[in-house]
Amino acid sequence: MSLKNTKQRQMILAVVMQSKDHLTAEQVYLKLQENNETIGLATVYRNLNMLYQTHQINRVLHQESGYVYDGNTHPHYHMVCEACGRVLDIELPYQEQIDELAKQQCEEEIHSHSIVFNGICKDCLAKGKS
Amino acid sequence: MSLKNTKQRQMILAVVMQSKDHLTAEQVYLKLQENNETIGLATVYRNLNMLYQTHQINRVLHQESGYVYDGNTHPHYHMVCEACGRVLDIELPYQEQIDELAKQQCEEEIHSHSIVFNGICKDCLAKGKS
DNA sequence: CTCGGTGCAAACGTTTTGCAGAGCA
DNA sequence: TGCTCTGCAAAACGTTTGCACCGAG
Repeated sequence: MSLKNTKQRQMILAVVMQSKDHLTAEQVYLKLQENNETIGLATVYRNLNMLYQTHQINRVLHQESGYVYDGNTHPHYHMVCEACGRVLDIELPYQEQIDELAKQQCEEEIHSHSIVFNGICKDCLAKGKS
Repeated sequence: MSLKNTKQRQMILAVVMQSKDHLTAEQVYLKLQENNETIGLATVYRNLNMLYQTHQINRVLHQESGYVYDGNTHPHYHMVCEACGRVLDIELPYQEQIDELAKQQCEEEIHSHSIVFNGICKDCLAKGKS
């Protein structure tokens, strides 16, 4: 089950790593087409799944767009802009005390948490969409 | 645009409010069928959307099942069981200081946040699935 | 040469929509 | 009576899968 280092996989990983935004599978596919790469949409999905499962990229479930992918793999939180729908990274250290609080109040076993902030992003603020 | 108080809407709201679990639209539809109600699946979707938008019910996006609906509308957090996939309520007070932390570190406007915990629920712990 | 990867198209599950008829206000 | 809501079926959407061929190791 040794993984092969195909050109397509390299290109897909490169697109996710280089983008400052969080991209959907479709957006990754379109960026590859812009670069004159002919990669099937199914291949994009298969590789994004694989890269996620091997922890090479990060993934966030987004209310409107389905999954969005993130080249930033170190622990951090996310924010969704209520005006444009964009997903941004929030570079806050992992808040362990939240897991402690949850453990104290429930009978379940808590392993981790994720936080999604809602608000208005810098760009939309500048456009006066608040 | 005044809303009408139909029998179907009452039944759908009642099912969500009475359930201790978080139900998908499909599950709400099936519960209604068990009660010998003949309500179309599209009607269930339309009403769940409407009840959510008017803040009469709560909604969580779930990795495996799509949207799940929650009769508990007061602010609280959720946990997803890594073994059975179930969504549970975590009755922790709203952690305002997390919004403050985020505001200090980014240039965006933060309105609120939601937290999803990952772990193993009581029932699965009892079954030794940890 | 072998076995994983690719591209395409078809299938999938969930959610939305178009439309004619039903029923609340 | 108005206009919203309903039920059905069809469409839409993002994602996955089957299959034959391709190509990296």
